[in-house]
Amino acid sequence: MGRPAKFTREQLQQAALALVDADGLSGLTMRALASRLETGAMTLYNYVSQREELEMLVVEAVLGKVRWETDDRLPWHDALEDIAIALWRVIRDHPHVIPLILTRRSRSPAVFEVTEALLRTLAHSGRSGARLLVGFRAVSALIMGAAQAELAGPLTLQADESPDETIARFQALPPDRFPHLIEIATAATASDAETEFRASLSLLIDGLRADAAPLA
Amino acid sequence: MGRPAKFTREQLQQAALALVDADGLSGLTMRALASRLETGAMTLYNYVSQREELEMLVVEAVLGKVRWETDDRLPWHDALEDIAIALWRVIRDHPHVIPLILTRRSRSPAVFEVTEALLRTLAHSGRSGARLLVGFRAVSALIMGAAQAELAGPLTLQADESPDETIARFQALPPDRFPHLIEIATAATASDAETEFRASLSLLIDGLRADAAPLA
DNA sequence: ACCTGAACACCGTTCAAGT
DNA sequence: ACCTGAACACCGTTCAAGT
Repeated sequence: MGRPAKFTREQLQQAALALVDADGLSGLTMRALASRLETGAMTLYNYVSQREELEMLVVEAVLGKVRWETDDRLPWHDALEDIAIALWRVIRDHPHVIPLILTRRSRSPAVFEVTEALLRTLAHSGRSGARLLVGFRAVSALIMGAAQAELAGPLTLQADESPDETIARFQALPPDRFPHLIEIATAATASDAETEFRASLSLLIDGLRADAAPLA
Repeated sequence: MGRPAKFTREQLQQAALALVDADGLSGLTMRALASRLETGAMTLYNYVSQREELEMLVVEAVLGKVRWETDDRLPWHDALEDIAIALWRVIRDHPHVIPLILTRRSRSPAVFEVTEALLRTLAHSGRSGARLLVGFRAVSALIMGAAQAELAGPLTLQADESPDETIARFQALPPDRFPHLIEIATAATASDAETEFRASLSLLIDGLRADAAPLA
């Protein structure tokens, strides 16, 4: 038998998330994580086979934080809204991780469990099979797409820019060619991301309700 | 006056997109692009200031391919559907670029124009201001989220995996804990991405129609 | 079994020198 | 103005040797 392990995978996971939250995604290097754990870079390869595996761990650490109610007395659409907003909030709490959440596949039990909870709730609308699949596609696309907009949408303010500068940038566009773009850029300054997400989600849920089986 | 430029920004843009389409995202390095253009790596810095600018060019090259009808006799919801599907198809035609589309901001005139077209169509539903903003948020999130699912969703098949293996992987899950996950994984094999996207989009559009002003 | 330093094969980018 | 090689400061990862 060998010597006892110096770390656990969970320790790497937590340290990696802390590193990304603090220093951004570019701060997550094998060497930086190793030095945070006060060891050599090569030691990490006893726990993960590649840097990409580290990135999966970070994604799973974030998505694993989602908590939701499981109150079956709630109407399905209210329960669905709760899970979707819980997911969105957790993602938004870790803005530096968003690129990884969007691009890395995650397959941890925790992620499967939120997914199943969301599906279960959606199934209470009377959906199954292909219709359940489509409902799931729509809801999860809306959540992920909202996270994407947070990161790199047209209305997102740049790193080097104040909100006033963002709106000024849009108002500098030719108003005859981009009237609606200017209009929503203005509207965006009087709004906030969660309000907008909730309202978008409501639109989709209205569509889901209209198409639900009679039992809903 | 100096010597004439050896390339144009457009040439870099096209070469970069071709490189990514052919070799994947990891194939896009300053050195690889330079060698494709038969020049030294440093020459590229006469056209872009950073590698990231190259990535923006690639995103804009893809999104600039979107073409849409501008037939004002179409009902707004049909026109909206056309633009959304055109966008989705263009993104899907360049799967290797999806991570960049999700994570890089694009501000080219071409991207502004699709956005304005989408907004204009949505405005025909009677929306303006904050309601127009929310409608836009919802539609673009759905498109971007669908692209994300294509890249790294739970049902996406891995690089090293056949469709049969994907479904087998889900069917190996404990059926008492993940019944709905298993159900949609099965449904997904009998479906295809465009059908699912169109159906998700219809759900959202139904929600938008229900909430539209009377003039729609 | 797990740990780890040295070394290798890459990167993006700065610098300085060219025309 | 634009071009470009050399060099620098990073990376992730292989290898080989340790306990």
